[in-house]
Amino acid sequence: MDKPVRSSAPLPVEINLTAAIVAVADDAPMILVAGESASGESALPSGVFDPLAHRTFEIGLRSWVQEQTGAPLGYVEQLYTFGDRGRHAQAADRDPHVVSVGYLALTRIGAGEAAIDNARFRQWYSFFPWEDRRAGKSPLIDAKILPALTKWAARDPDRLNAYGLSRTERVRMLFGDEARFNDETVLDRYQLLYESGLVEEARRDGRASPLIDEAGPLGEPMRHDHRRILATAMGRLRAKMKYRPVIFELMPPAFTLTALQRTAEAISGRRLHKQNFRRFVETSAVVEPTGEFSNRTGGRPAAMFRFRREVLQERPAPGLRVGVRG
Amino acid sequence: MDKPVRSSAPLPVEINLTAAIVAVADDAPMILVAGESASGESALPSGVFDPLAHRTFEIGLRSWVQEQTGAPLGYVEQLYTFGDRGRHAQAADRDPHVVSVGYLALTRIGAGEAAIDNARFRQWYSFFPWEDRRAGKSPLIDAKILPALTKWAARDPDRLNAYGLSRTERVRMLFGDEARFNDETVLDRYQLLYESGLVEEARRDGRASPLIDEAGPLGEPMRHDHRRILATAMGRLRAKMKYRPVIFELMPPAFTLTALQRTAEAISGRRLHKQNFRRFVETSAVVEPTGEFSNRTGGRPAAMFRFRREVLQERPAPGLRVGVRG
DNA sequence: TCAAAAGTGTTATCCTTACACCCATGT
DNA sequence: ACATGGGTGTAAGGATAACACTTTTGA
Repeated sequence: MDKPVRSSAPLPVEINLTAAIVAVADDAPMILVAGESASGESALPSGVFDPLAHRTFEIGLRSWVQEQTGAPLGYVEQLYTFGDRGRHAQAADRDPHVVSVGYLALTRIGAGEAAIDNARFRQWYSFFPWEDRRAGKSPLIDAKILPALTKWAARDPDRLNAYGLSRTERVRMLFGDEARFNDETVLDRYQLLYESGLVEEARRDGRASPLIDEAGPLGEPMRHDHRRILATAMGRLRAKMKYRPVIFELMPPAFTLTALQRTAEAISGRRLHKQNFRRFVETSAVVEPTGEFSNRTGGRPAAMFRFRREVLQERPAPGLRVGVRG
Repeated sequence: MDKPVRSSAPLPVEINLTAAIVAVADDAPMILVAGESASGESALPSGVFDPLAHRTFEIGLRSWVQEQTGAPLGYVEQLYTFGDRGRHAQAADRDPHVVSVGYLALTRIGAGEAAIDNARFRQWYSFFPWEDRRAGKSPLIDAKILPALTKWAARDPDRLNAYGLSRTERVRMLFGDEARFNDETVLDRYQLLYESGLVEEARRDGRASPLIDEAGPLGEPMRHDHRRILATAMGRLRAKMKYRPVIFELMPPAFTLTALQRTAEAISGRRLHKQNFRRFVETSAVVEPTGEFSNRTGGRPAAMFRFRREVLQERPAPGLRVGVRG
């Protein structure tokens, strides 16, 4: 059984590495996008993996990202491998099959570095406006998304998905009331909008709903399935942040606690409770004071902190529990 | 940047799907292994992905697993894609590059079905004896693993890994005291043993340590990097079980609470606290009584329960919190 | 009647959440 | 002096962990 099922010559398969490269600037999570294409759509940086040149995916990824965009990658994590036929719909039949390995990478933007070489950083909420709930539920949800999804659900109320959930239930779980909003299910929300034909990408794949014209565009589309990869990256980062200290890959070496909180809020898309956030940070000992103070914050000078690397060996899951509303 | 970096013809890359197919029988987690090879090593079922025949990886996987082993797959989840050169070390240079997509799949074993067609189920702790702490810390750890790892750490005590941890710290975190044992870091423990040259697979790759002969074999080796894939699967399942009701994919339609607890213990490798387990199951409403009773348990007849699918739409993270020691 | 496993009641402790107030600086 | 953001103390409530005991069957 370890023998290949087909014993013929190697199939014409091409491995494509696609990276969601995230940074945070001015309380906004940013994503590196390649220069816009002729169609006007943004794309994530991506390149073909050459096994002759690079020993592993990660080495290959770091190498061409560095080469092409000049962005120095810190933390890198594999997300998911997409192998659907028709991923590059227009070329599905005559061209080699493309398999895409998605990666999440974290980096820091220095001052004024928003554009580097062929790529530039864009706010990720441009592509997912409904994911930003820092100022409460996005008006887009009540004005456009819920009416359209409600109609869509009503068209086939008894159909169940693989988990036995009806359309109505899924809509309520994913876009319903504010209290039980789960910041990690970014991909599920995007998939629901795709399945119901409400995002541009669905139109391209011949799945558009008449509702898409009523509702108007929901976030900026991206080329190929890059918005799906970005959704995966957002969800993974939101989840990971809670049990691993990855957020410090996005912070400068020294920072104020408020800056740390704003970054956590930017990523999770929710407001956090100041005192509880501070208490958590303090008791979990993930940071330590540098002894310096910043007086560029507008009010009382804020103490500067740095990440305590020692927590890695002390605590099993040193993350920022982001469970407390502001 | 969305253009391929190399514009040449498709590279000779082959996509291999490898599945860790898990079931539970008699309180033992089982893994489906393909018939042993000439070398005597077990292997996970694996096959080449044919994009012409199957639209997605998952469809391809389900199809050939069903065809070759007859095992009906329930839950299926992608784990990780391995692209290291030298994965199939003996063939690295002349043969096509192989990229392996690992999958976790859950299934049920009926009575007496331990062997099906070309494959049979083996206890996963045969390959990872140190992961079974249901009867306390495995004696293997104190007798063999810790002495060998301590020597290994002493050889280069100042070397830090990518997270800034020293060898000594990693040994203590991963194999140290019982209290802070983290059941999810199966892969980290395996990688540490691999890196220190204490598992057979390292010898194959030319990384064996002289210590491997002192310590003797640590768990059964597997072909290629299949033990790494199995370690990934075990860790993922142990983690997932806590926030998604995947365990019911391994249970018969009706079961006693003790059987459920034994299954959770088998997977997590730890003993759980009876009353708290029951209270949690009860308050979380993941199960409901069928009204039947089993009197084949040896003592007082036990009430039978079934999974309540409704929790999927009620609770955001309906899993079995497995945090309570017995 | 005894072994074996099912099943329940109660309490101490810690963590989470929420409240409101004081402090130090620049303008 | 006042606006602005930094920084803290304390109490209520709920979840968690730990305790030991009763119940019902088969042998």
